[in-house]
Amino acid sequence: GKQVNTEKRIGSVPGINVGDEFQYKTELRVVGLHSKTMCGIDYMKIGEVRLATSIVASEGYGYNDTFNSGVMVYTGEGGNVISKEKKTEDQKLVKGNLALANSMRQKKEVRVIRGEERWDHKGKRYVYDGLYMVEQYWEEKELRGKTVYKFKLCRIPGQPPLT
Amino acid sequence: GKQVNTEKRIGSVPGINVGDEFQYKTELRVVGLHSKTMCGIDYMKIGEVRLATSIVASEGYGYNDTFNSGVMVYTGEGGNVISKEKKTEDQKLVKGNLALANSMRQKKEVRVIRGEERWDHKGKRYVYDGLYMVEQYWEEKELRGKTVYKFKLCRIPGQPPLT
DNA sequence: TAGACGTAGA
DNA sequence: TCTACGTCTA
Repeated sequence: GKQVNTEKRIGSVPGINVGDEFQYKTELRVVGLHSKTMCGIDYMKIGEVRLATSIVASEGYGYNDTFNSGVMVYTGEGGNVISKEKKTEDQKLVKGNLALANSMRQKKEVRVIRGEERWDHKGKRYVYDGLYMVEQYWEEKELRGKTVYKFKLCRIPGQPPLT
Repeated sequence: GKQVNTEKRIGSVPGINVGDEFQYKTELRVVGLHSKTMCGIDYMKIGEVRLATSIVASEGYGYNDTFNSGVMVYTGEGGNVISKEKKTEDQKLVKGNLALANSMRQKKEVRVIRGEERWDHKGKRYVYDGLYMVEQYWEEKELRGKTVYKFKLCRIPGQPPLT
């Protein structure tokens, strides 16, 4: 469709460095970091298996993701977790959640982008945080007993530190 | 907030020419053509009166706008006209609708951007169509008897033709 | 056709 | 907090 510079891929994107900053989710798509405009988990199909390519962890949506010295715990998608109007449901191990699980099993790296709220609370800035490995995932009961998936990702050593 | 190149203004935007094309609604904001990411009518407050700065007429939302040789009829905003979930209501002469009415009274020009669906139906392209004058507006009863505002805008002569 | 970690402004 | 002519993928 649109003029996208790069093909969807797993791993680093040529020309994109750790710490690179973007203003809009759509910019992430144009440069090849993350092709989903509203979803947090992007993935591709290789053969018959879906593998994650990138995740965007955005502040301000109540996902309760955690970040500590290269270790992040990322909440899965689905179940209307952040919807204000729809009923919360169990998350399922499909689509992006399944892709992250597959990336763990096949030991494939995942690009991580952090969407930080601006100081003036006007919009976000998206920063490329580098490559992570999915080390573990599990189910949690939250939000009135509904199932939520959690994914533990660890930053691959040897990458430039974030300033 | 974000790095926007230009101040909000009425009339032409320096450096932007008729026929210039953009890929995303957010690009319109960055170059100073239209600052609303989802709304069709943008406006500014001069003293105590709101005046329209620009409108975006996008295909594919069922607004039934018309375009004929420099004359367009643009549908007002509000009333959940294009919502799939919410009930239709009467549109009111407030916000963008009021701004367009004020622009008519004060004979202020309005920038027009056309959002055209792409050939492959993947996204839109936004084309700057030039300056128009609001010549007339009226109410119509549509959608189960609900009030909708219609604005007749005429393209100011002497501008480059659209190719 | 609907879902999804979107954006800005009132 | 809510509305609003968003935007992509499945």
